[in-house]
Amino acid sequence: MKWLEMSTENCTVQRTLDLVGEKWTLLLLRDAFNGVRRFDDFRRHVGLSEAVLADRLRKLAAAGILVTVPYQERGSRTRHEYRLTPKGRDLWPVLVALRQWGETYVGDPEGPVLDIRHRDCGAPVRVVVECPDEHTALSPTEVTVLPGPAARPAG
Amino acid sequence: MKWLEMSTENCTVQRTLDLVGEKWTLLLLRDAFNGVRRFDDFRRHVGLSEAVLADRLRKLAAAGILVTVPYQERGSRTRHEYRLTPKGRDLWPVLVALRQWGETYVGDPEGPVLDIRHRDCGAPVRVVVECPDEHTALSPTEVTVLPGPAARPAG
DNA sequence: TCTCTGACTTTGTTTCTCGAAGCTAGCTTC
DNA sequence: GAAGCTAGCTTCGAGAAACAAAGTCAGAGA
Repeated sequence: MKWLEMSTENCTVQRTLDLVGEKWTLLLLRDAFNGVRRFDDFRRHVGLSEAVLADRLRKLAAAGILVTVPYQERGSRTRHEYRLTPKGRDLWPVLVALRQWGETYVGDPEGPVLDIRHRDCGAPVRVVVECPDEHTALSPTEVTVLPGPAARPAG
Repeated sequence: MKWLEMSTENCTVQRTLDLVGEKWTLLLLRDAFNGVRRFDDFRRHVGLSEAVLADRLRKLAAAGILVTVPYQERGSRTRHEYRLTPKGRDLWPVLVALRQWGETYVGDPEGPVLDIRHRDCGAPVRVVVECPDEHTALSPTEVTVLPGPAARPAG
């Protein structure tokens, strides 16, 4: 079965983009990874409308990517903030991959906006596709791509 | 300078999403990585409208992610197909990262739709964020994130 | 009581996407 | 040489999504 004959209904790229592929969603996650948690901080820093922000946060919480956690500041009533769940944190490689491509092709000539380094050794981190046995970075030409057990013909 | 005080104007995640973050674009690239090259094959397999497909292919070509290459089939006039450039191929980790998250959280219980393995050893490939010195997979808690040389205060 | 604030919700307008229909250039068939 | 076929778009009208701005709401402080 060739790719063009396969159904994309259960494609995991597609299903992932159904959850995080809408406009603004990945930018909200970028901010969440940088410690942003509150409605108004997201709104001001990411720069989207409040209606869309409320919708995206609701969807991300419904998907289990964010959780709402109550908090109370002195002199304010109880509110809730949005935090990444482990499921949400697992999207980190997606964001680092987007950032890495951007640094290469559309980056500021002065260098990166955020400097991400390994805490232990101080070297800048990178995203690679690797073989778990040999730990070498692979390119698309070094892999075989075949239909897997869930491959189904297009309807 | 804290993240919330930094401008996102030259954020490379944002700039990358400006090029590939529209609806359908990453799905078109998924198909391109699987060998799809022609207008009608994209349309039928990805399942988007022709007007949007024409728009997305134009934008991807303008961004240098795809190139149009003329070809001629027996009994047809010259047409052109869309192929990934090296710049486009460098988006591979983004797609593999999306796929990997999807396999973990929204995958088909039967297994992957596409089985991607290292050609040399046959092991399934994975995406990791790593330190280039030590080649160990890192989590968000194992890195430091600081403003880089291009960090600018929000306007 | 009266105002302030964070977190939304509502409203009216603009932009995007959809499906369907139309267009175009070269090739084949009659 | 007229007529039909096909891949690759473009155009069009309708519905969906996003925008900015205004409105709501609940508790805190003055």
